[in-house]
Amino acid sequence: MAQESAALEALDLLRTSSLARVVQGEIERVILSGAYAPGEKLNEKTLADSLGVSRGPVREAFQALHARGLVEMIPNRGVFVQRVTRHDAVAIYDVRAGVFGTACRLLAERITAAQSAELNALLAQMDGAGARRDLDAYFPLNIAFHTAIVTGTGNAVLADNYFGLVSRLQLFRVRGLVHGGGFANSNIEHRMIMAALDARDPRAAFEAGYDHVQAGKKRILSSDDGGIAPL
Amino acid sequence: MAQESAALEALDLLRTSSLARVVQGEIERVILSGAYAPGEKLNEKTLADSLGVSRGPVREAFQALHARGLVEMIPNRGVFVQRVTRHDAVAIYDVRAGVFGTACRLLAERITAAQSAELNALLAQMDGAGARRDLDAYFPLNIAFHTAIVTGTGNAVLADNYFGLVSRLQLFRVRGLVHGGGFANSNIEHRMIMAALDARDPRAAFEAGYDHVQAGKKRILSSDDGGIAPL
DNA sequence: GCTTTGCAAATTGTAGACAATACGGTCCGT
DNA sequence: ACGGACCGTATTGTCTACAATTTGCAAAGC
Repeated sequence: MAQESAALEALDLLRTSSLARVVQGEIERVILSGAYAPGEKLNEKTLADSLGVSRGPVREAFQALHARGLVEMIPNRGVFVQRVTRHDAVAIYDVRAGVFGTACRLLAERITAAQSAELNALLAQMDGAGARRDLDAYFPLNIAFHTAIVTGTGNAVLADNYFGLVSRLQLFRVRGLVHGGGFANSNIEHRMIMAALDARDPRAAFEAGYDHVQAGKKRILSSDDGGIAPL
Repeated sequence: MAQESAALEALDLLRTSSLARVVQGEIERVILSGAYAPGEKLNEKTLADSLGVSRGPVREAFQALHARGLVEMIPNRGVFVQRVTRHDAVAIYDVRAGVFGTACRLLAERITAAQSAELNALLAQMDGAGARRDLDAYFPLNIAFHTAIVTGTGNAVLADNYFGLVSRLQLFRVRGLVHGGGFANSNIEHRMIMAALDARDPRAAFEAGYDHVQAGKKRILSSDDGGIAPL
């Protein structure tokens, strides 16, 4: 399978190519990188020129980005990076909590030994990073843990849904880092999820996953003007 | 509020106008009406001509529809009405269950007396329609009940998410009607949701909403080759 | 007889041009 | 001096034209 991945990836790249799609990915990347301020206008011609393409593909990309909730479109005015207010962020977090909880629930019903081992390994690494107060190591592990759960369900619809919500939350990026305090609590919650998964207890898994995201929401919102990472 | 609705609607129409948006709505309507077979190809020029516009707006509409999961796009080949297999339908239903359950949970935390009264009125009407075996009366009431719950949360992100999933499920439209048997059970489940909402019990509300959709999934999938309505 | 190869028609992808709308500054009137 | 109308510019919305790719069919080869 690992051998195929390179060829499959190349095939996939060709299969999904078409300038508009590439342009969409690029614009999305730039937006999520935070290069544009929330509410900032995206000029069609400027973007098209900077990407070396014409306005057509850019406009098509805009439509897709709008459907994904990353930009706002106002007729005859243009498109703007979506503003995600505190209120919006709460709404997105609530949905994300439900979707992630559902992922935990579904995974609890079908988790394999290999998946359990993978998740437990991530937990151990996070414990290590947490003990060292190594934020830079913790973040990717945290994301990997969530990703492994969501993709582990084998439900592509759920995964797309979840990642879309996460993307939108990245627009609620604000000055100020998450307080180190959330660290320990976050991993305690991870272990609660893990326990429910290993126990194959769907209801407990949902509750643990739901509560974990809700706790993350509170951690972000409780910091003065929002935080940067959804622990 | 009812007085404003006309004016707001007109404003909204102007605000969201722009040919591409109208075209998108029209194509979406046609697709969901079942005029095209699953997997059928949508020809750009044909559609553009039939709508009296050029290919540009049609292509933009395609991108938006693709992001919503209603069509499949293959580079240099064209766009096709999304095929929703039995397997896909299961995946969508599982996510919908989680989202709807979350809506119930959120609503349980903040339901007002007026909302409760509205939902109870719908339940009573559904009882009546069920007793009369009046499917044509039951369906819209059933949809209204679900819609009232989802929009009642006041969470627009959740509502969009939910309706998007419902739209995609409409592509899993197949020959064969739902057996009348599901009728009574469906409304029993509705009353379980209602009880949890009125009790302001978030966890019970989630379970009731989640189980209701899962039961609907089973009702559809258990019929020979799928059904038509998510009771 | 079946597969394969090459050409022609159709369709998609992209670019460029034109029309319509919105924005910014200036001029005029009060 | 301040507010409002007018006009030039910039930007968006749409259409048309051209290039690239695919598809269907026919003819040649095995």
